[in-house]
Amino acid sequence: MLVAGKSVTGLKAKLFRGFSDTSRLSILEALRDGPLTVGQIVQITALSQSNVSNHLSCLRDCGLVSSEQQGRSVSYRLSDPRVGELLRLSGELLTEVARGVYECARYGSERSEGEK
Amino acid sequence: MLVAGKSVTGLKAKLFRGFSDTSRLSILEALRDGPLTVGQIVQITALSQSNVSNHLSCLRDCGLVSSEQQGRSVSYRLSDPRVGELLRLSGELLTEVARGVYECARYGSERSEGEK
DNA sequence: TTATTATATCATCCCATGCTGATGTAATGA
DNA sequence: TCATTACATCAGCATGGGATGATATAATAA
Repeated sequence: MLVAGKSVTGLKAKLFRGFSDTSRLSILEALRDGPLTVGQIVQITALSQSNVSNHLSCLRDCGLVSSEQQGRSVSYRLSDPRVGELLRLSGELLTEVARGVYECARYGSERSEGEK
Repeated sequence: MLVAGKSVTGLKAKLFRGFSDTSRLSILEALRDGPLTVGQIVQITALSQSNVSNHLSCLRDCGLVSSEQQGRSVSYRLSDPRVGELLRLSGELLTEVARGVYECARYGSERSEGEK
């Protein structure tokens, strides 16, 4: 099945790719508790400013978060409650398959510095 | 928070990475309707045999699918109903944010040949 | 206006990982 | 046993995309 020349499967894979990076996931998890400015996200995740900003623009473009200017700052929030739902559900699943994921060698090292 | 030296966020990112590739996602979607042999998956997805086999071993190692020998064939199935839940929920979310995902330039081209 | 704060963008590097083709191995049939 | 079918594994290649540092832009303060 195609949508505007892109397969639905391809779009869904893209959607999941938003969640599949440690840095982006840290950002999304941080936003579960409510909106945050870029500066707050930088503090919480301990990622560099440009890195956070790049990931945020990615997440915004993909529709997972939305942004709003507030004074000099820009506030980000999850764009849909189902984003939080996916995070929660994956957390549940993780408790079942954690050992497998841990032992899975195909996907290797952590490149993020957010949570060592 | 760490588990055996790995961050929970890192494990969760790994889990999502299982869903974040077009080929693996095609395989998982195919398995939603019930168990399939490797050969059947090759037919349905139109991926190469070695490619399917590699992705399946990845998905099995990560705990997303389980396998069972049946004669000369090996039957694969989703290991947990929540895997299907994640697929369903992401499908819902996709209908909301499809345009954004489509326009998101950061994640580019389709490399998979499974569904052109 | 000029300075400062807050965020965005861009070029560049480089490594993880997906794909292919060849080969290995297990299960059944002749 | 030998052949065939079904699947797994491995080496090698190519590239998507994540990190960094420098620079640009927007918003407020002085």
